[in-house]
Amino acid sequence: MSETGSSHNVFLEVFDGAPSQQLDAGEVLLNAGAPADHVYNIESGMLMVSRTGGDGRRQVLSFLVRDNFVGLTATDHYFFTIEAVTPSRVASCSRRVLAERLASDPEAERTFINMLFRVLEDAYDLVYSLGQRTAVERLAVFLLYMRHWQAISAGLSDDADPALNIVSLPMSREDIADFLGLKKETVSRSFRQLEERRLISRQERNNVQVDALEALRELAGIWDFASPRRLTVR
Amino acid sequence: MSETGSSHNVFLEVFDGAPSQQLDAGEVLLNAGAPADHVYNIESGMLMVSRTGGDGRRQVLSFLVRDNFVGLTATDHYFFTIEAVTPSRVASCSRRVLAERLASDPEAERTFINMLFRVLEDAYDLVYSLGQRTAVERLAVFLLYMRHWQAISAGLSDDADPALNIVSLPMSREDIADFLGLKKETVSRSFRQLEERRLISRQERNNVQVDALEALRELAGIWDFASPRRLTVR
DNA sequence: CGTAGACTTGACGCATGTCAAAGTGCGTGG
DNA sequence: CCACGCACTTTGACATGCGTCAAGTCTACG
Repeated sequence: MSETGSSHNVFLEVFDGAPSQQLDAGEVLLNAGAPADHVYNIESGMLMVSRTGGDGRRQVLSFLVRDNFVGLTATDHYFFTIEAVTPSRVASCSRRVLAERLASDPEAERTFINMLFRVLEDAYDLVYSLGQRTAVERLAVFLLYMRHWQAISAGLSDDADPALNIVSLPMSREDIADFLGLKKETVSRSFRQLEERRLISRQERNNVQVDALEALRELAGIWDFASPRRLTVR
Repeated sequence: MSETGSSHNVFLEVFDGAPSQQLDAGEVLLNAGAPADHVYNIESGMLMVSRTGGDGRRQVLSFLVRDNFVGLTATDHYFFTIEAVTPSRVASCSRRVLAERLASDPEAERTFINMLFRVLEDAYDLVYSLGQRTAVERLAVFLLYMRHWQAISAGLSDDADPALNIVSLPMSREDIADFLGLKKETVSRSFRQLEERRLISRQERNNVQVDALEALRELAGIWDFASPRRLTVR
């Protein structure tokens, strides 16, 4: 339940030899309301899952990177939209094939259930942020969250490596805002506030350098992300 | 995926003959941080699941009634606290027993996975509310949500029955506030606003009558709750 | 260079939070 | 049975954080 190493993910074998497709930045993988017939595994890039209300308000539910599963639902139709943030590659697998695999392989099923729990814990983290934290705090949590993902992608332990302190943010300010329940202007101002407090410094638009990791964690109220968000087993 | 009738829930059979305990209103069933060794099924009453930050800010994650499962996590320790809102009765089952049951009964496992998906969808509903809706809208959604639960508890179809329009709210204003990401004063004012707009009227402290269901749905942006939150199969 | 889109900054307004006081219901003990 | 006290809720006056709207700046790309 806590390895971040190079172990193989049994249950992802459903994607072995599965067809994969390339997505351009901004390209939509699937739209809310479409029949939910496939699930996907991210091979590279970053995807964004979001939900838009009848009046156009949009809530981003998650940003996902390599080795994450997307398109999961028990409903007949997707209730979210998935689009690529950066150019991405995803492997697809029909729900039927996944269901058969889960039915026939108890270990795969256990891994699947564990993954669902992690997704659920992520959702509750977001609930806590949106319900209880201020704008700057939410941004601090978000930066740590992105940094954490980068660490896992790079196969590095979460801490200490200075290379991890350059956090890349490929999504737009508006995407961040819609994830954090804020407006893009507030996101901008919160970045500046973190900069003025000397917790971060900005280099390019889509890069932030973390200058004071401990202080950032203090502000966010987070010292470690409990579970690896990667789908590994054993 | 949409029956609300009296069908039997296969997977709850793990609780057949399981020991059950009575909880007083306000009594804590389990605390965040304790070893996560049991899961529970609610037989009667209402429980509240919450998460409290190091600085005391509390986010209520859900209110749950009869036939709901609580205490589920993949982590070794609970990361939430569960307490009784009203006097309640819960049946308990060790995680080991549940795991064995799931391992040996594919249908139970499928039902379990479906239930996890519903919990996840609920969490995302809450994310949308907290991130995108105003105070009054959140309260409107909350009232519809409570009404929906009552309907299911009573075995009635969601709509039309006038008895359903008396919505009972056994939790405190502060509990509602912590669920909706607001302060209790704001909850009070939002109730008054709904009353002034003639969408509801208040009788006792813990009861609200819905006078204009359609208008309330319009305000909330919700016309039906997609999935029954009850753990039924078939 | 020049234009377009994304981001930042500033001035201002409003929704929600904060703090304090008054109202309401309820249980306890006289 | 009444009176008191306590906890919860409501209401009011005021503060503030975030949203809105509108300039302004930056960068990429033609």
